[in-house]
Amino acid sequence: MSIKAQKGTKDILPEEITNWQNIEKIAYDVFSKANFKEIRTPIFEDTALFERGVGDTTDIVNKEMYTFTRSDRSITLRPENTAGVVRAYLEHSFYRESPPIKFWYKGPMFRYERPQAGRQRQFHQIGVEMFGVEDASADVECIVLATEFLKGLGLNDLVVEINSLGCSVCRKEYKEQLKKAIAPFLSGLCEDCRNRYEKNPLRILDCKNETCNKLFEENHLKESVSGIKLCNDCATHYEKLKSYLNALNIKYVENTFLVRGLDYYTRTVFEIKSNNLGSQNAVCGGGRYDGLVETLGGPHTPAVGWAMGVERLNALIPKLEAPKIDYFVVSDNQVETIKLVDKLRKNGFSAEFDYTSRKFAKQLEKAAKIANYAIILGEDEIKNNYLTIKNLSDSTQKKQTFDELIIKN
RNA sequence: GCGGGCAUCGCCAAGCGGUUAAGGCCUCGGAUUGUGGUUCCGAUAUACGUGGGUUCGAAUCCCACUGUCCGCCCCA
Repeated sequence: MSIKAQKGTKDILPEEITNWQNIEKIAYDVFSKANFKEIRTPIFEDTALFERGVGDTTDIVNKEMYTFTRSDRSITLRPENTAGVVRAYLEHSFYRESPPIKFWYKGPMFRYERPQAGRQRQFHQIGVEMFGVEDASADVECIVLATEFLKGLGLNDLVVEINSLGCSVCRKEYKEQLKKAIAPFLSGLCEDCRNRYEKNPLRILDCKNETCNKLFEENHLKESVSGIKLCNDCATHYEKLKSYLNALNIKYVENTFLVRGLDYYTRTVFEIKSNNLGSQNAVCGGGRYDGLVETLGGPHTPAVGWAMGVERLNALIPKLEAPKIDYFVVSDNQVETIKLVDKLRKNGFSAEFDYTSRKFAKQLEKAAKIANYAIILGEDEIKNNYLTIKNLSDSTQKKQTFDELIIKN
């Protein structure tokens, strides 16, 4: 074997597929109840979609995209799916329909990064996007969807963190105040933070550098930042969000340091974290992006959404056993065997047999591993037209005709 | 882009300069010629990541490369 899976990519093998199917089924169930519809968009898009949509100051666009050229077109493997869903929303004129428009999606995403725990170059996300609702009830709907989904997966002890970044109107103000608050000790911050100071000061709040964090604490940055005022509309929106969350008994932590890395977020941002994932601990990230639809050429349309990393979710979920098949036919008569297996399958059962007619002991051994019942079809059974059904978990046996078998089950 | 760990059969894994390179699991066969999950035998004729170097001799030491894992960064 000389050709191997590419760095940062993984085969999802049959032994682990049960977990994936389970996650996808629960997603479908939870999202359907809230009337979210699944949408599937292409895996590659015009590079410009991500440059304009995700933002050309982001790391994702600057250094992590798989971009190539075909027939003079610059194509990029999607690094996330919000931009693609917005593109589809516009392309199919969903803005002409009565809001809200609610989508969910699942699928692979691609980012050129150094792989490590919880980070691959091809990874999978499940996400939701909701268009057309300005009220914080939409934000809460999305957050509830996330917590319900996680609950469905048996994950109850995750922490929801929220923050508001303000709208485009008050964001400038916010940035200026933030810069003022940071200015006195700017020289003590790390190189990245000093670069961010002009380009994107919001991200300084998100810095994980120890010395930076110490400086933040010593200078009480957290207090001074949380004192920065959002404009009236944004403040009201944020208060509403919190009151809705309280009304639904959703526990959350306000984190004024929470800033998402993508440029399109406005007002609400949130993250759901786990303590059991190493350093890539965010399981879910999302927020409101009221300006994105317009940025991509559509009418002003408020929107909210989030995405979860399926591999990260899966790392928190115990491994599920693949379900066993119903019947394994044990016989030394291949013609009768394939006829019986065919009949079983046509009646809705899963059935398998031994393709080599080995001795019964070996066939049974195989049967016990993969099936709930063995059907023994030997000379006597064939001559007298009955089947011996063996329950492989308790070793009980009984004789039945085929008709009795399919009726009883 | 920057750091650190690790690379022995399909999987796990001993070995630490001289071995026919242990063992376990899985798979296959037999004990048990129509009955498994326990036990006991046996088999599996291309395993020391790749390329250099040191040495009489290297899976074992050195260098480079590649891969992988972990951390920084970023993000889901």
